[in-house]
Amino acid sequence: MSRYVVMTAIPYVNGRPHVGHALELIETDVLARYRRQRGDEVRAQTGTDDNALKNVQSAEAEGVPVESYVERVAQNFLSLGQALDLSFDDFIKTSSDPRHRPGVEKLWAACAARGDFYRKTYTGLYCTGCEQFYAESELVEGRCPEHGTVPDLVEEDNWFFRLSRYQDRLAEEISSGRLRVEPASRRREVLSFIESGLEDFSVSRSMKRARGWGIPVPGDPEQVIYVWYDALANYITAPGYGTDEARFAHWWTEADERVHVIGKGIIRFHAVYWPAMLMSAGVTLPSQIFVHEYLTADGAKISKSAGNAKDPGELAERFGADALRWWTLRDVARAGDTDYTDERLVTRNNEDLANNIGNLVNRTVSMVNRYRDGAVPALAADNPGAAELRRVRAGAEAQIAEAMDAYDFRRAAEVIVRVGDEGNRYVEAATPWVLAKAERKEDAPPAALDAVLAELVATCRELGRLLVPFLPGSAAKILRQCGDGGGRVAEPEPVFRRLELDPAE
RNA sequence: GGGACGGUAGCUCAGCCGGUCAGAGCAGGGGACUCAUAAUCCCUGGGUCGUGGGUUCGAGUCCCACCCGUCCUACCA
Repeated sequence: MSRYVVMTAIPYVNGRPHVGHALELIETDVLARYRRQRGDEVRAQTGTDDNALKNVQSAEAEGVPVESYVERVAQNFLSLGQALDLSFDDFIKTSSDPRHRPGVEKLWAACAARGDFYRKTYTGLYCTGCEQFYAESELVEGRCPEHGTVPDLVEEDNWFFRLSRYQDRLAEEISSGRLRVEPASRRREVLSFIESGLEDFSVSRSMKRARGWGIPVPGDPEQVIYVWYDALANYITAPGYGTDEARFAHWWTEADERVHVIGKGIIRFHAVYWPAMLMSAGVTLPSQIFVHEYLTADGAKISKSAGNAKDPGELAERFGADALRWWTLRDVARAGDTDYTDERLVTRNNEDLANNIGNLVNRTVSMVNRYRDGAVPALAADNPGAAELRRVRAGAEAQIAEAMDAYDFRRAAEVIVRVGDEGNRYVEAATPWVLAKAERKEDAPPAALDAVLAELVATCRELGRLLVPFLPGSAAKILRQCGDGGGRVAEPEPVFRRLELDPAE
């Protein structure tokens, strides 16, 4: 058994969540549930990044205090926990969680003690939306490539972090695999960025420009800690850095794996700045960073203005949490962005869940009820007709383990569908209804049908077990209906409903 | 400008270190069955594996160039 910690990035809460957020939450949740099922000691964490300047502006625009604005919008993210059937152990809000500020201050003090901070005047083009400086050349027609807004020309005296000191050590950590960046193409991308030369970066903003929102720099009330420095710290402040050292040791320093799940847009912060900050402060580094791609929706980049920012809460309500979970796991490619459409979700749900797995469970449970009054026969020691089914069933767990280790959720999900396929094929080949008729009309012995039914129940139970991390709600239903390993099945009831799109769409 | 990753059947995609690698699923066509959520099973694919070269006995699978897409990175007029 090992100790496993997995974390999402914390989204800044301005605006509503979209399917892209759901993707990251679901992937992380599946990793956590998977490890728990295997018996590991697991801690899964998410939260919200509240201290961005953007929140101040939005709050001002609405004429409400920042605190209450942030509390309100954060609810949209918090509520996804239930809507998507997530199993996070912790949710940290950087503005109001009492654990956060002391930890950030401690981290700051540790970097300062190392001599990694210095003051410098900086002039640059700053995009408030990104909370990031851009070089002239990075802009698209003078506008932020992410937000399409004109960045502000900013000149101020800030604290800088000596990132340049850590260039070699960072390259070593990543190329050696001690800090594993996945997929490999992302690791190469990070390494080439590091090798191109790292420059110190600014880790504070003037109190004035931050409108007083954020965490003041210890010993310098004129400056506020840069929101990225602040936000990244959540990964250690939540487990107790700066507030509960015993807990922190347990859930960070002494954990066997510390895994970040992030989107491709913030690799630099997580694979370069963050490990460097930790090295500076003398804190253990994360062990893995899994980078996912982005989702588009209806063929376009997700944005509020395009009107395609699908609300995952609404999707889950409309199609079911497990249908949405299944889509993000089964249909999202590892390389390249994937387009979300309702149609794709519905197709996946109907093909894999309703028609394949759901129907197999349904026909199995129905037959056990019809032919054996719900009593599950004993599994035959020898069943030549089920050789292939047994082979596929027995191999699934290892194949899934391999896929999960590579963060290949799609392949893992496919393995489960293959088990369902083989189960359905077995039903056709074994024709239990013919065996039942033979018992009735020809007084045939029950052993043949017993063996088939037992094989099918075993398959459905295995499907339920394999699905636990992916579709927790539905997996529980399958297991319950199949008798939970006991001697009887329940009444048949469709586990997955067939979905339809409104004709209007 | 440099680099990464994609470009494989109508659609979504598998194809590791070169030799059943020309595939799966969906869609389409035909058939079977009835236990089941009009579900399932079987049969059915005349695709220049982005383009052009090269290496090799043999290349989606390696090399070079180019085109298209996406993404990193870069203060050259």
